[in-house]
Amino acid sequence: MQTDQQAGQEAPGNSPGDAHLSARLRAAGLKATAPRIAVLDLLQRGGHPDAEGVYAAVRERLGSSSLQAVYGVLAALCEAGLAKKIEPAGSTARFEARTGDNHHHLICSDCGRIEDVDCAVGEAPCMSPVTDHGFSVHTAEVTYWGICPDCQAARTTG
Amino acid sequence: MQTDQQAGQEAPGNSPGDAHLSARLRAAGLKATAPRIAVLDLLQRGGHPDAEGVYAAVRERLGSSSLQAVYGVLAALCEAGLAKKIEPAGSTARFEARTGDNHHHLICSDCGRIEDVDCAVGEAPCMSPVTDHGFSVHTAEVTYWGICPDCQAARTTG
DNA sequence: CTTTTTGCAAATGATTTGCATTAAC
DNA sequence: GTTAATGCAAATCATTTGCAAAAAG
Repeated sequence: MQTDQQAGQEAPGNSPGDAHLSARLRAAGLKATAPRIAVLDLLQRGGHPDAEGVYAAVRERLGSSSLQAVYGVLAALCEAGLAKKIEPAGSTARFEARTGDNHHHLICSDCGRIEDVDCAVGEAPCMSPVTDHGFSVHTAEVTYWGICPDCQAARTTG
Repeated sequence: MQTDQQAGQEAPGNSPGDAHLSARLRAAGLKATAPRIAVLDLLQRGGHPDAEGVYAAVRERLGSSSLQAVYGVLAALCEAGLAKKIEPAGSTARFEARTGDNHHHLICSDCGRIEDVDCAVGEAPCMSPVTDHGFSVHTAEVTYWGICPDCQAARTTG
């Protein structure tokens, strides 16, 4: 049997810096698998990729995977609270790693680009609706729609 | 040729009070057809039905129709500014007739029930994001998620 | 009479599900 | 060794598209 490198061994395709990610996964009650580490690492870098985009990145990093597996990984991460699903009207679901803080999104109506935006007011801004209709409100989600700089330029130019 | 009732004749299944709706449709540049009148009338009554719900109502009123036609009617009404499409995360698209006023929505996480909510602050509340990332923002959409009274009761009881 | 709409069938595309194989613990 | 996760194929579901027949203006 091979005894070298038995401690802290990482799944193939992943780097030693991923030990931290493995720990986070285990802490969340999830097994630290290569696809999960790859997805979590990608999301940690910021951005708001969709399943297809995550799949592309995972595939590039690990060599192989499947889109369905990526959906599974994303669902697991979301359920564990390590990722959050964003579902902008009229486009595919996007995913992000920033959870816990109640931040909002600025989305380009043209290209779908998403940027994070902190709450306008210090604390949750529109957190309490004028009328609550008897609902017990647990979340307030603000989505700003606009045209990103690139698309503005494209409009002027084109 | 039949000369009786030539003026203001309504499509079958619709009532005389629909003259107003026909006028609104024509004013918006749309032909006043029975399915459109039925859909517009339903939406005018308030509520936030999905395509399936609209289809059921149209079918009950006109006797026949098709779900695809309803999708077409809804698309036409939205494009003409007579209706608005709401796409809550994790559920099918809903439609409403209240357009123009920048109101928001309160959605039940359990049953999907939707209530209208006016802007928290007088004018558009969270209209200007803290950081606009160079975007030209044209819309701010606020969605409050909560549990409606009925579902709260169901939770306590169940 | 000309153009738009309807109604139907078939297509699309994102996401989910079922199951045997494989990897984590 | 057990249990959970992956990878693949097939299924699902809301929504869109293409086209001939029907209705509106």
